[in-house]
Amino acid sequence: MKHPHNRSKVGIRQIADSLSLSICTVSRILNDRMGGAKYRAETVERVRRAAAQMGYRPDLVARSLVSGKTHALGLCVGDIANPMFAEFAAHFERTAMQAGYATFTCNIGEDPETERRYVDMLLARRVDALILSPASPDLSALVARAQRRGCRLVVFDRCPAEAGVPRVLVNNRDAMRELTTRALALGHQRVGVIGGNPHDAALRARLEGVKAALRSAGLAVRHALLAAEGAGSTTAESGAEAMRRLWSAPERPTLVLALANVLSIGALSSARALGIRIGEEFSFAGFDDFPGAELMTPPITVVSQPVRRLAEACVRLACGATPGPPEHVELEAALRWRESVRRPPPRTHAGLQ
Amino acid sequence: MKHPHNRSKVGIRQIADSLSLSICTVSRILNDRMGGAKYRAETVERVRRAAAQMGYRPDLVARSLVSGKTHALGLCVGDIANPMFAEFAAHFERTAMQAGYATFTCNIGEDPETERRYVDMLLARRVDALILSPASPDLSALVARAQRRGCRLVVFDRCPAEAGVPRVLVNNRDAMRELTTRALALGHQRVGVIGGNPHDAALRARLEGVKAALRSAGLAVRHALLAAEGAGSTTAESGAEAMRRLWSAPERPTLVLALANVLSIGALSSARALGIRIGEEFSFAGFDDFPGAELMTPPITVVSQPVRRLAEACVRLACGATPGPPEHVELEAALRWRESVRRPPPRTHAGLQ
DNA sequence: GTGAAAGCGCTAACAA
DNA sequence: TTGTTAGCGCTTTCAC
Repeated sequence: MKHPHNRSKVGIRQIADSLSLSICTVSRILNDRMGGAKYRAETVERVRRAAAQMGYRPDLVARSLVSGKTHALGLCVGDIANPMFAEFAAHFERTAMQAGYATFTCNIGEDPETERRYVDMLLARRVDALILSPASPDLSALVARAQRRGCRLVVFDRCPAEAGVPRVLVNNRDAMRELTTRALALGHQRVGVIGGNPHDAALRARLEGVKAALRSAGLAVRHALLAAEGAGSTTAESGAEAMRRLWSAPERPTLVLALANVLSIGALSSARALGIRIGEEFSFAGFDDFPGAELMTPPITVVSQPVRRLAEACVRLACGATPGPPEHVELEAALRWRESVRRPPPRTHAGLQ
Repeated sequence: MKHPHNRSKVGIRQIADSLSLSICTVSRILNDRMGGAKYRAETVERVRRAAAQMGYRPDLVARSLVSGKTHALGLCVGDIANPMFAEFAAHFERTAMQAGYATFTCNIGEDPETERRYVDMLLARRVDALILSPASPDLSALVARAQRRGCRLVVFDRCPAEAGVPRVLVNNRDAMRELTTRALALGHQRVGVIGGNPHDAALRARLEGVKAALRSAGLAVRHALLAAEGAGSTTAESGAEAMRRLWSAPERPTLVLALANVLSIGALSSARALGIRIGEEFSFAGFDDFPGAELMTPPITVVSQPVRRLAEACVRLACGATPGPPEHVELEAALRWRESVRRPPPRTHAGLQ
């Protein structure tokens, strides 16, 4: 009598009606989770068949309303167009999907106000967890709001240490220190650092690593370290500008370190524009790999984060069981030594300026 | 047993209670859309103040259930780790957010079955629209399902022409033809093409462009065109492999064209591994720009898509008003002529093999 | 001007 | 074994 391809939607109700059963029976059977009830195999079969035939799909919105869980995650990254974040997001999304979660991917930029708006939106949508690389240095307000809505929180990449919030990151300081130490061993005395947003905890840790290496090498930080502060924002333009400044300074660096990949890209494009030969006139290395780094002439030395494992850790902390206190994950970044760091050039044009 | 006052959640109900008003009054006032009702300015004020003070945020899940609209979009791209898609996704998400929509970003890969699962999930979540660069060559099943759920559909990038579905893409064929023509004018006679997934309509159109250019230049396609078919998938590995094959063939190409950026990256890394000098031993150009293309030695010539405008068009078609028949958008890709395409080398080692 | 009440599609506690 | 019923938090007729 009833035909499935009516224009009316097929819900649990339609199935129940067409079978003269109650919606509750249908719900329990289709969810395989009958609350202490055994249905006749025949009934089960009838329901299953009808559902399949009518092309029934549960309405996740309705389900969320009652269950209180959306099985959705809010991922907030600085900028998805950054290759590092893009790769992270890709792994994150796939892992989340495998665990049965959908992902809202959001681009925060570096503006705390934008971040606030996104977080509000995601909270209003009742995501089960919020995973973000925070733009604002102070998490407390964020934490409070998430907590109040019963939403889990995980921070990654740049993580102001905040009690109670699981962190996922790499050993920024140590990795950068290792890179610098190894470069310094080649004989560099003046190193230019290209930093970005000075409020970024990750960038700060990396800078600390550089300083530590300088000290270990017996160099005075205030003499050996040039232009530690960048133009203030972590963008390619800022990196380009910093590189230009470094090169027009009275004392040029023989080693330039960029603290993030977008800064590297900007710096390298400046270098090209200025006609400076990398590896010969100055050595260069950066934090975070990027596509094509290996294809440059010479290939660029970088510190590379285990992006995939970071992403997986985030998903796990966001969706997995939470036994004890908040768990922190710190993974090791790997040094990818390529050819852009060499001995400093002889100081033939020392007084050249 | 559910306790009504279980959680100290602030909902429309709590506000109403605390003010001894009805939830309906509160709802109407907070939504600024009172169905033909004028409330006392004082009441309005009281409600607004209470809402603000109690930190009320509407529950979007509940609202969606009744309104039937989620104000969420499902964006399915091949792979967000591809710089082109990453940039697209970034613009898309931002534009959507400005229009009041949240975005589920999904990585389909090139597997139709994965695509089906994602689409199902998004449909079950009742996204208002689905925007995808389809992996499956046949859209009809997809269209049918989306339609049945009252979900809008927009396809982009690789678009099998399907009646009734708005498309957003670039003039792949013409752009590739222009690039090839210009390169051919330099004197190339043997061009190697690195293709990817042969079912990808965009890649096919690009290949058509190459062929058209060859014909226009008076070259016989079957002699001048080498290895038109790639390894079958649009990946860097596949591009690398294709480059190796091209170079080990008896007749080497003097011009190599990659039909997608990941293929370019693969090809270039092969070239480097083989020690082939780009621009000197052979000319190279690719479709889709990528970060660092400009920084290579020499900088790589590419066809670049107006990614931002493509993304904006997708959002508009997905969320905007739909007056007449499905609208198609075709934008112009730009040729970024850099230095990797030059005159072919003199055939000194013509018989060298 | 304001409120009561009927759902949106689904789950689950409580009968029968 | 199966059904009844009460919500989830919000919007929206229609009545007062």
